[in-house]
Amino acid sequence: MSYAESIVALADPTRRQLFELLAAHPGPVGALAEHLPVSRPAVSQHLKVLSEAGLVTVRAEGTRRIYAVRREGLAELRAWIDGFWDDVLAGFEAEVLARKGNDT
Amino acid sequence: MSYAESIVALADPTRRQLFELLAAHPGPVGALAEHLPVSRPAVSQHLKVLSEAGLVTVRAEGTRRIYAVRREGLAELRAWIDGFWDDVLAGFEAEVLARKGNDT
DNA sequence: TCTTACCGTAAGTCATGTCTTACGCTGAGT
DNA sequence: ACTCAGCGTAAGACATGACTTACGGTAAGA
Repeated sequence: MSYAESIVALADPTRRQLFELLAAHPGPVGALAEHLPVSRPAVSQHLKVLSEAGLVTVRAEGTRRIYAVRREGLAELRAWIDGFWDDVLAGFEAEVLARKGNDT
Repeated sequence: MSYAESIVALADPTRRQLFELLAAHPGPVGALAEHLPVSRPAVSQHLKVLSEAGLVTVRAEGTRRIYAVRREGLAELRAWIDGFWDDVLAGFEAEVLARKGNDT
């Protein structure tokens, strides 16, 4: 739901791999687990984290749960980084101006 | 040095706070520690992680070590996320086309 | 209804990461 | 030379997180 949860979620390698799989195409838990080096329950747990971070969505299809990436979640993370980027540039500019003023 | 280290580095709240401080203006370790809820050695350790991730740079000034953000590091992280974003859009497009073809 | 596929959760283990205190090194000033 | 400020690192405590196996619950098919 927030950029903080998103970045924590994507910090884990397995979860990143899982997210990449979902970026390619949505799918049920079992199919996803086949392409990952961990057990199916582990995948479920990772999906829970990704879901709570707002990075994926679920859709029930019979007894299957089809997971897919939630683009708004990734957009939020992008926006946060871009804001950070702006801060860095502003800080850099301030440093330059200060140096010019003091004439170090 | 890689996006993976960067995202892991910024996943920690204290380290994010530290990085935000540096985004505002560079400074020595002690000064940074005063604005953080942890001890000075802890700040040193966090700075090491940020440094190894390529997110900050160091400059010696007497016995002081002036840390500053490394813009290329943040740019790398941005690039990774943007690439991810493109993948997601491509995946979405593929899904749409597949749905159109199969006419689900 | 009975079975089976599919999945989430609980419980417990084990590794990893974050913090603290203690210590040692280096450069500046007296 | 001596002292002190400023850091980095080592060592150890502690919490957190990622994984496994075991279990229970739900929907589809025979």
